[in-house]
Amino acid sequence: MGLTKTEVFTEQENRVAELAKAFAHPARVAILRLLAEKKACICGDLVDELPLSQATVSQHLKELKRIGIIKGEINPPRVCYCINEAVWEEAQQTFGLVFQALKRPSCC
Amino acid sequence: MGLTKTEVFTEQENRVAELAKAFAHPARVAILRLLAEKKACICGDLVDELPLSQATVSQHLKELKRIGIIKGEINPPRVCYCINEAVWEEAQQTFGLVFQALKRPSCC
DNA sequence: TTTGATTATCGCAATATTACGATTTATATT
DNA sequence: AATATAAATCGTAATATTGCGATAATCAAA
Repeated sequence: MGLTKTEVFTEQENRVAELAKAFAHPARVAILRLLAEKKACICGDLVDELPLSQATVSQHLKELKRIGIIKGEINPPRVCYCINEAVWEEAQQTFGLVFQALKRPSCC
Repeated sequence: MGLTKTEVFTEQENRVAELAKAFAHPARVAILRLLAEKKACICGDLVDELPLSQATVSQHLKELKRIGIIKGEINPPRVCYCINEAVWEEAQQTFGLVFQALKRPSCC
């Protein structure tokens, strides 16, 4: 079906999945790292750094913005993108909790 | 196209993306949490806990196994699944490094 | 050897994602 | 007003993902 049944899962499960999606494509990992390391900020600079077309980069940026982990400041004709620190921290904390949940040793 | 151009990204970027994929669906988040908390281990128990069909759960388990974050011990007719601690730690460390990369403050 | 229990796989359908060329939008500059 | 620049969006194509019923596979037990 290709349609995730989000309504049958908890809000937390859905949010973890959404935050994970931000990192679930190598292009988005690259974009987030460039922004986190401040090697690029203007959208055009990102396009130069990435082996993808302008349209494709813009689409990944849109998805990251939808998730909330980045924000963009319009400064026409340019747009300056950067990490949304609050959501970055939310993700960091969320994954921290997920990983902490492991009770050792595993049974098999 | 729907075809990720993995060959143009670094191995690290691709691995981060793959590990993130393990958590990029609420059902897989739920499965991983159940296994991490040891609330379930036998596949059938997971099916009972999740609002999805046996076939769908089996498919998610297969994907998690492909990524390596879980392993299964066959004990016919049952299969006992559990977290692969080494990969769990790899993921924990990988995401830790990703999140550490943020240089503050953001420029916009 | 048949039955039962458990899990994997197949086949299918529907939606989602990825990618890019072409176009549009929005603004500054001339 | 016309032009140039940068980014978003549109349209399209192809592949991926999600989900499930049905079936197959696997082994224990009767």
